[in-house]
Amino acid sequence: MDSKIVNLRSKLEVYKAVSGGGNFSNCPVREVIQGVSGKWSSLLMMALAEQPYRFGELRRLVPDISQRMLTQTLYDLQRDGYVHREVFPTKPPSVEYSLTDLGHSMFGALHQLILWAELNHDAVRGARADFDAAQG
Amino acid sequence: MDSKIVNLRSKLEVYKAVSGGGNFSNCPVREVIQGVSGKWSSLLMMALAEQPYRFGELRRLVPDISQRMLTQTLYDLQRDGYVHREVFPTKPPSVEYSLTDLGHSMFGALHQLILWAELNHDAVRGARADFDAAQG
DNA sequence: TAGTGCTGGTCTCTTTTTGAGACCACCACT
DNA sequence: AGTGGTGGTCTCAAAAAGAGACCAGCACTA
Repeated sequence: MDSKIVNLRSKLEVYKAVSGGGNFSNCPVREVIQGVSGKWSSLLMMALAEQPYRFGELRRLVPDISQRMLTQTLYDLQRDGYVHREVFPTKPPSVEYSLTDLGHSMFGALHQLILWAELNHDAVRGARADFDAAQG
Repeated sequence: MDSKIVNLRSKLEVYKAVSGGGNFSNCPVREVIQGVSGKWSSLLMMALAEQPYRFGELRRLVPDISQRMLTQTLYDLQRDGYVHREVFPTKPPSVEYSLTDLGHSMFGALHQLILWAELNHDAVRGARADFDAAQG
C-alpha cells in the first residue's frame, strides 16, 4: 500500500468526522466529482484541452453526442467555471468554447486518469471478458 | 501551458488519426472513463480504497444511494476488474467487497482528481454562484 | 413459540435523464 | 429561388435511476 492511499485514508476519516453521521453524504468532493462524472464531460474536457473548438466542431469531433447533450454539457462545464464561451459577431454568429484557467487546472488532474486508461484499457477489457465468460 | 497538456495534445492527434474519421468515436479511453464516470462509481472506489466493506456497511456509508444502484454499481466495478466480491458462509451470509490490484492502481489515478476536488471545490462553488447570479 | 431484526439482495412502479429528430432565423453563395 | 452552414430549442420516445415492497434463512428475545 503506497503513501497516497494511506494519506487518503486519513482524509476520509476527516470527512466522516465532519459530516457527523459517519458517512459520505456531505462530502464536498462529491459535487465536484459529479460535475466531471457526466457521460460527456470528460470527453469534452479532453477535446478542449487540446485547443478551443466551436460548437459544430465539437459535434463533429464527438459524433455520437446529441446536439441537446452537447449544449447542456457545455452549459454545465461553463457554469462550474471550467469552460469559457465566447460569441463572435460573424454572420452567422459563431461560438467558441475554450478552457478557463480552472479548467486547465482540473484537466491536469483528470489527465492522470486518462493516462491510466490509455495504459490499462486492455486490462479492463480483459477483466470484463473473463467476468462475462465466467458468469454468463 | 505545461508539458502534460502538450503531451496529451499529441496523444489526441494519434486517436484522431487512428479512428480514421478524425473524431473520438473509437477512442479506447472512453469506455474505461465511462466505467468510472457513473454517479456512484468514484464514491464507492473512495470508500473501498480506504478498506474493504460489506454491502450493508457501504449502504450506511453512502446513505443516499439506493440498494438497487449499490448492487448494480458494485457489479459493474467487479465486472471491470476493480472490485473483488467475497461471500462468507456466516448466518446470514455476509458479502465483502474490496479493491483488486487493478482497482488500487486505478484509484491511484482517480486520487489525483479527488485531491484536486478537495483543494478547489470552493472555487467551483464560487464559479457556480457567480454564473447563476449573472444568468439568472 | 411467536415476534423482531439483520443479512444481501430482487422486483415493480414512478420519476428523472437521455437520445432522436424536427424545427427555427439569419445570412452567404450559387 | 434554392441550398447550405451557423448554434441552438422543442417535442416525444427510450433508457436509466430512485422509492419502496418483498424474500428466505437464521438468531435472539419475550
